[in-house]
Amino acid sequence: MPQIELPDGSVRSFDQPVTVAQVAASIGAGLARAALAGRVDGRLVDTSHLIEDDATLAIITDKDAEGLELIRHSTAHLLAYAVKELFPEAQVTIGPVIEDGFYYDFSFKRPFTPEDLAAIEKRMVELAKKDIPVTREEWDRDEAVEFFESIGEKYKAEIIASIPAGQTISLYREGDFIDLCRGPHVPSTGKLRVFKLMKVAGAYWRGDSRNEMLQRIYGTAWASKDDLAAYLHRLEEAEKRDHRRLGKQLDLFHLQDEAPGMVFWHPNGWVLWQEIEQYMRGKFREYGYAEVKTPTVMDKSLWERSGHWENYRENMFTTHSENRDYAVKPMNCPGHVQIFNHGLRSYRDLPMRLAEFGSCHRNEPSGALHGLMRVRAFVQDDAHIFCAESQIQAEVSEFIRMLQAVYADFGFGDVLVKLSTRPEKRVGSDASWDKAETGLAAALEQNHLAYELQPGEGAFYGPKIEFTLKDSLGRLWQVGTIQLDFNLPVRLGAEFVDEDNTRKPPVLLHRAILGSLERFIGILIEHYAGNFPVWLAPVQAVVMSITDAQADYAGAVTESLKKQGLRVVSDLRSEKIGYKIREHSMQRVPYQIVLGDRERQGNTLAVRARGGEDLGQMTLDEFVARLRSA
RNA sequence: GCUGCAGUAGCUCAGUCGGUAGAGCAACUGAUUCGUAAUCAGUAGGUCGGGGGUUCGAUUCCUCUCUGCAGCACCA
Repeated sequence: MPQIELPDGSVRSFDQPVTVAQVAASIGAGLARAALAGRVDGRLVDTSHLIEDDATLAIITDKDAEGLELIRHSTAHLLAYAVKELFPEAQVTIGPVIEDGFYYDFSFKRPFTPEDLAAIEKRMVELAKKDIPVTREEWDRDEAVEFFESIGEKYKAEIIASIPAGQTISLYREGDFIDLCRGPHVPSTGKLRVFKLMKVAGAYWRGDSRNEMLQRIYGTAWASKDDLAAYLHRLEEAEKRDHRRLGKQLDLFHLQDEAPGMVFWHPNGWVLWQEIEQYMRGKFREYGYAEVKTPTVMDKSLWERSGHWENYRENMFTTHSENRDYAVKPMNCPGHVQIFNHGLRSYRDLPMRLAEFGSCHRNEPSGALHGLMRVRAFVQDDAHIFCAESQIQAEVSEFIRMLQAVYADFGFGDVLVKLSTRPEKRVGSDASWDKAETGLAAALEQNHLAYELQPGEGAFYGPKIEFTLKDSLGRLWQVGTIQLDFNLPVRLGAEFVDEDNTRKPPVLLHRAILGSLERFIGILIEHYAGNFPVWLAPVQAVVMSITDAQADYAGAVTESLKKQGLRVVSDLRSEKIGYKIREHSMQRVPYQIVLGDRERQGNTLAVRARGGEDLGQMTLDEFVARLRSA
């Protein structure tokens, strides 16, 4: 006789065990139709789940976040169902929910074409219309392995075989299609109404590049047509702020075939760069760093001692001259250690913070290159802190504060923080890794930062904290990082004289806030959609004449503004003012100054702000003051 | 690096079932002097990513290669 408590606190009692669907029906026909699943005592279950004892129950519909996730998961199964109907030889593997949708990986003898995709989607619509029941079955693991092997689904059999023996597993059946799944699922295919297949791409079986490549079909699914339309619209808008597109439109930079992954910065883009670099230089001074510069090309022997030759060689560009082998630096650390090593250091010199806008080259795999986000030649806002073990926590904490101040200045609110620990391929003893990992975690906790743990993702020389930002399409890019390193100082013979007159290796902290200027500017372009704040805008104001009669006045105004250090251009062309405004608006110039006879006679400026706001007339001094305070 | 797709004028793109290409914008010239998101007319501009092959003939077909795009793998 279960007593069932609903989210509003009301309790319903039944004289015999009931299913979630029956409870929903007892509340109302509308809810019965809308029910996708239930949450019984906090656990998500199918609507067919039988409740035998007292329980709390929430009916999940497409209004709930879990409901949408359920729809996506079930749509992934529907996709596999449709593929098996159209291409019986295709083998199914896995089909999880991802942000905004789902995918399903198939093994098939030939690649799916866009026409296939259309046909599959059409079949999915048909199968959904038939409103086929989706039912749960529980199987013995070994029987399930045998079953999937017997129908030729070797990937599925392999997945199930990796589940511990003796465990019962659940399968879901819809029509002729049966798939391993933890569930829950929507009760029938008719609940799946709004979905769209997006693209096909390759993906390695079990995410391992040594395995064969499967074909992944990506799709999206939503609770309503409006939501789907909004999602597609969001994608279109995101494309418009793609830094590669804006880089072209705003004439910031370009890349070309002869230098894959290396950037040609144009005058406008280089202004951005210079402003950001100067800003960071100011921060370095503020936080007690000394700026240095180290060579780009150094002898192979140094890289052998640092461990890079062994661990990082495939990503290094090398060169040769007069019987010597050299490598182009992929990192700045060995160079900074050379500066530390130059002279005998005392504990009194610690912490020593050496910063460099370090130009690095890494031979990244061709498929990884992506606009400014992943390049082969880049400049890091790099610094290395040499300190005593007792100073680690304070240094890491202070770094985190500096990083947060910088991100706040650029308007980045939510930053993803990850702690990556020891990888398989590494140098150094387990004891020093233990120390390094606990040190970083402690500093994060001291700053009350929530973080995600990434076991095995650390650098070969030490664990790290990563700070990640999103691009316009939601792709994640690591920008800031701080990495603890007990190994490199020892390898390169760095040491200091401690209070007790013994020589000890310092602890090395590798840290960057922007990561690479290239990547950071890429993210910044998308973040601002090209509407840079005035201090960063390549052109801060444009002075426009309405007719030739104001040419002299416009020239004088432009000169005066330039003399005051502002980035101003003039536009004296014999075009209509609307034409000029349109052009400079598209270039996202923050301020447009219109000069006609009225302004010339009154010795004023008519100022129009980005976005079209008319700021009216003001004097040149008033304008300069406004621009400076922006 | 892997799978798939793509590469045509400065940009965005059309086109050629194999007979050496076209639009809009931009550029240039001229006219226009016009007050808040496109004035009009004209001119010029391309060995159709690169190499090789098939063919009387290739931008189009085949092949190799480079680069880019999406995803995967990688990302110290």
